[in-house]
Amino acid sequence: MPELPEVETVRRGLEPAMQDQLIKRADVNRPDLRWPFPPNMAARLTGARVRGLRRRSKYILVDLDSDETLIIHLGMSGRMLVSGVQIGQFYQKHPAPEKHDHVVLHMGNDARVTFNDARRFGAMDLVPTTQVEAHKLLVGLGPEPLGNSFDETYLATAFLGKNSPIKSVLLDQKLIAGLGNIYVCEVLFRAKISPMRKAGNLSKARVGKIAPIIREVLEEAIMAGGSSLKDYRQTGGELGYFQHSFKVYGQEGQPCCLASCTGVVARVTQAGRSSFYCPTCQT
DNA sequence: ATGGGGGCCTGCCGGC
DNA sequence: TGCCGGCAGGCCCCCA
Repeated sequence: MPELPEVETVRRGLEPAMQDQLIKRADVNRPDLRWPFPPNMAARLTGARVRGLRRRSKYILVDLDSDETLIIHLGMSGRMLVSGVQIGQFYQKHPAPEKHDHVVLHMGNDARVTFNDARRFGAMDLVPTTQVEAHKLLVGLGPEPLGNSFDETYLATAFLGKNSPIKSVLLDQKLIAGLGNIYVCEVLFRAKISPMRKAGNLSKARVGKIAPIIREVLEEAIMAGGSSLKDYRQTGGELGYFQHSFKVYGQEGQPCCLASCTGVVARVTQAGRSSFYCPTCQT
């Protein structure tokens, strides 16, 4: 599911329920998601207070006053639902338990945080806070596209000598952390670059356009609360609405949205994933 | 070393 | 109505 904007939206939604709050109880309803949960996860969470919520790439990091950090990944279908806490003028009552509610955190403010994940591609782990960056899942990640160490120069270097399609390169979390299939398609449309173009063959001028477009798309999507397709919800159950801004993703057969272009959005498969693009204006 | 494909799961949708 | 194939926002791991 969730790419960087969706994960950031979830992180922000968790703050009113979790920031500075005690975890009164943790219900862990199965032994694993994609991998086994860490030993005694429920007991190690119980009684800990949340120092803060961070995000790294598509991971949510919950720092606890036990000096451990809960690492959460939503996989494809993971949702985190917050209930029982006043957020502005909204109040979401505790819902009835649902299928695939795998972990439920009961907070000191009587908020409840429910992790629901039908496909179980999600993951949770609990490690010393000082070890988070060294965690196997995080250690190889590239720079944050919205952070200071990501810019045109970085991308130009990363693309150097790359013989693979730019679509695959932008999806490579070791080079840039947080982009997924949807946002790569949208970025390449705005940059007017074909997803099949070899990254190393792009002119300097074309590469230079990409980094600002990546930031622009991600920032717009975060402002919109992410994109909701099948599974993704914000923490209050609301839909994000950036999906209404998709220019190519899921638009196969539709005319290109540019008034100056007569193309039709196509779909091709690259590395097992769908790429949507306009063959006329993306070259 | 790097890139591609398989696999992990469940749910949903379209076609027959 | 029911069954089946195909597809899905991610990412690890194995193989060439």
